[in-house]
Amino acid sequence: MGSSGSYVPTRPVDWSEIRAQLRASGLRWTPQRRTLIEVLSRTDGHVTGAELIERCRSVDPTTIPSTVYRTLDVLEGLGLVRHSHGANGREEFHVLPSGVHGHLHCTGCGSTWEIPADEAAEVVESLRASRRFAVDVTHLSISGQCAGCSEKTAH
Amino acid sequence: MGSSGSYVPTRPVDWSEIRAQLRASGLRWTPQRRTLIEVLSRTDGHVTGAELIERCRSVDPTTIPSTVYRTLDVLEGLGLVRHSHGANGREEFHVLPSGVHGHLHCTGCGSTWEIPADEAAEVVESLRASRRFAVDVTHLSISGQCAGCSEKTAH
DNA sequence: GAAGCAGATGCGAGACGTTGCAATATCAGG
DNA sequence: CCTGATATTGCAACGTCTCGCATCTGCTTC
Repeated sequence: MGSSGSYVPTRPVDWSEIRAQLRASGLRWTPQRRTLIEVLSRTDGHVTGAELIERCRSVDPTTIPSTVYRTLDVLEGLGLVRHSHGANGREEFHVLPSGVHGHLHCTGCGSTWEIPADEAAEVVESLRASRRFAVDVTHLSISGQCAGCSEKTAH
Repeated sequence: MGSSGSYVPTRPVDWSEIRAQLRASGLRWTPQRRTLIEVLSRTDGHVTGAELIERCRSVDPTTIPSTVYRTLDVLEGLGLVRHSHGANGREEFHVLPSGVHGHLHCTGCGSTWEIPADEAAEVVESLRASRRFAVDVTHLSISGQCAGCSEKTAH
């Protein structure tokens, strides 16, 4: 697994821009943050905190969990990642959200799908109308059964 | 805040019936389960696992966490309780659901509201139509800002 | 390039949950 | 009422995540 040395960043991330974003908020560019951002840049979809820590450790074995979680918080403040809680309550991070979206978790097969903002619009509108409640779609996490699983259950 | 509002002093719970339900599944009636059920019968609204443990301990100081969680699982299987995950990912249990409902969490003030099934119907229908996804309303937990908090934020 | 300020890190402790395993107690049967 | 089968418990270790605090270091200034 751990072939250290060369890997191909699949996503073009402008390091210096992130660094600039940090500075603009009076925040600092540290080796630990660089490590996490490098890991994130190679990550797609959803990752748990534990996975992120493990990946960081394979880049820098001295990685400390609390630092990762704190950096993740900072990065979330900059909009680089987003987190929500899976069906089991564990944190799930989502990298560089290309669009605002929520998640759907199937309790049957464990799969996860993204719900784009426009599809969630009905939900948002519904609650805004009835409760004047502003739904945070990025944290939206709905559990249930997907088409395949609910068919099996029905029988 | 306090939206978890209503506290029902006593709810008519038929102990012997629960015992019978357990036995019908080959499960056993133990002092520990009796303690937890007694606590639950005095509880209304949402409770965290930790709170439940604390309350059990005030009835029986020898209460062990893992036993409580395991019993809660069993009870959930019987439909006596239901759990979901709050905005922070912590478990929240609700007792003898008088009606199927989900939850709304305000990230601003921390309040929680219940969303009755009929109000959640739109959401459920929307996802059933677009994805053939069967939403589990009892696990539905939506975060965002309540009317009061979003007004403050708007400024 | 040295100094100082404030943000970050490292580390330990702690809260919440989960799991494996050996010992125990509930319940059915004789 | 005694006995056996097995559901449960107690315990301890572990995993995920948060927090406080002393120390350190990135960044700005002079």
